[in-house]
Amino acid sequence: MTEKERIELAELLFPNITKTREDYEKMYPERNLSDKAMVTRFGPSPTGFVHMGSLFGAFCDYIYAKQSNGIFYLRIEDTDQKRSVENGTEGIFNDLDAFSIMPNESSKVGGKYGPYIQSERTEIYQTYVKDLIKQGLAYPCFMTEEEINQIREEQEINKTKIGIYGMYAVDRDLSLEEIKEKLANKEEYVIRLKSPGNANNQIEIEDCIKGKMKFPENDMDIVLLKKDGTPTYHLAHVIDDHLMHTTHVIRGDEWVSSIPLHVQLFEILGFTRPEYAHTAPITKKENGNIRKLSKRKDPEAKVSYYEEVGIPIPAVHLYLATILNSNFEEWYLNNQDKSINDFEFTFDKMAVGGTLFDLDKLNNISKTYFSRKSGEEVYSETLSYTEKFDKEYHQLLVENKEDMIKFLSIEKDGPRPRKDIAKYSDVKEEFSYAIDEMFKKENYSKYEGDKQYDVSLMREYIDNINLDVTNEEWFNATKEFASTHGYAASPKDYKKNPDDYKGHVGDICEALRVMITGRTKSPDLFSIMKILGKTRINERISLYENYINK
RNA sequence: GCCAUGUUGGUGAAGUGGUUUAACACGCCGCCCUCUCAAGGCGGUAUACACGGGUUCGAACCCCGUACAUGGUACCA
Repeated sequence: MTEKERIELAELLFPNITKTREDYEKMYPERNLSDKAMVTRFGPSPTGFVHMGSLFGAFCDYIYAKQSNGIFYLRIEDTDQKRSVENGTEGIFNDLDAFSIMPNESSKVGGKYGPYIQSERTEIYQTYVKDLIKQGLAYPCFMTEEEINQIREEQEINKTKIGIYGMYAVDRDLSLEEIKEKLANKEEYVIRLKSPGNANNQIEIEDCIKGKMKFPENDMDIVLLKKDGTPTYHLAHVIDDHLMHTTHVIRGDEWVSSIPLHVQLFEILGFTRPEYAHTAPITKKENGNIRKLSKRKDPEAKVSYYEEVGIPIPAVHLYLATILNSNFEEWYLNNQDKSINDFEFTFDKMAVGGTLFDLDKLNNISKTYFSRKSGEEVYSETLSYTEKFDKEYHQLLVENKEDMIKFLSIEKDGPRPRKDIAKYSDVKEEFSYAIDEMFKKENYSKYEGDKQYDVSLMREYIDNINLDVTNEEWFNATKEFASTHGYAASPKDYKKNPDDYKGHVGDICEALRVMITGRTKSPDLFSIMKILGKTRINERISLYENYINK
């Protein structure tokens, strides 16, 4: 085709496109940022919520832009209407909000490089494609699905690469007349790239995370514009990231095989290419097989899962940071007073291979998170959890605020705070003895031992013990009580001569613990006793008496 | 099939040619710590660098093959 014919074809195909590339280049000038500032973007499809893996990517985008005083923007990639879900973007904003991942620019907060929704940018894509047609770098392709399938079968038999390229790209060299005829027949078409590449040539690119990678040059005539005039991801990526001046494209690993194509598109469009950073997938092991964490199969892929189960979002955030940079975890352990934002993340500390999603580790991180919170904080956070997910318990928490905070504050001060809560929902279970109303109902149902404790001995003990003393004084008094009643003052003495004693001081404590908490394990016993006071302790001893006499 | 990337103990990982008899964290087990747990301390988790060649005085680290895994091979992103 001559240049004149190509221009004619371009006008024929896109009569409504009147702007030129130059117009758009002017509309989206360079960003005025410092040299090292990174411009990153998160491009989710509006499918309702953000998958953990995508969230991980968004977190990356956000953190690197923030660290370099750059820009992080959100672009809704809704070029495939079939995938879109009604109100799908709302879910994305919500999930991002929960993790305090705030875009500097988006369809919500605006920005100079919009629209930030791809379906509103169709004209832009078509303008560039029109230009490509004029240059002979793109062409309409009228192949039907059946024809393409046939080619694939042939390629499978011949064990060659599958796709539309070289000799298989039959519509590549259609004459203007032929095209006009097909258009007149109302044949449907897509616009394909007329790839100038040769698969025998190698290209080498440097990925920020994966390092040097080698590929054969792209020679596929991939689809640029679909039948409905909408762009494919490839085209949209190249044009948007150019116009919006993205400096670092951080995206999932599933895109690495498209690198040669993208590199080629940047080249033929005359754009400078952003840096690429391909993140390793978050995976899950199932029946011995490793696969990507799946939206459909794995509940833990959804942000809402953590909210429902009661794992604090900041703990999940911390977990994401530990898989983001391998040295974050150690740093955080040694800098307890710092937050994620104080850590300098780098690409070279990012995993190259897949990362198995480890709920055990998340649990541990969550425990650490709770241990660093004060009783008041744990109380109020738990309150907002129960408000949504456990109304009944919520009411009890509200009514017993003062006590609850006291119980939640036990063994919180000092260098080694308790780590017994991993989820908000654990509070109900772990502190079942904290609220009288609950204790009366449940009381000893959870106690599984078959021992019966001496009620009158405990009554005598409570009568004689002073709760208004220090922990040490209390324990000394308890030891004294033990020895005057035939119990060893220390477990060691008892172990030496077990026949001389009825038991040891630990047995006294155990009896008391079971009677007042309904369990054999609890935080510091004396602290609990102090909060309850003698009256309530005696009530519970009576409760226990009734229980064993039943 | 083709293309690409990856493979360090139960798990996540450090490590980019000699200081590695391979860090650290999680899990599990044991011991210790003035009452139980949790936490903490100490120790353990028998042969952890996929396999086979090569380069080198020397390789987990470089090269080549094999196996396995993952991703792509769509008018999905």
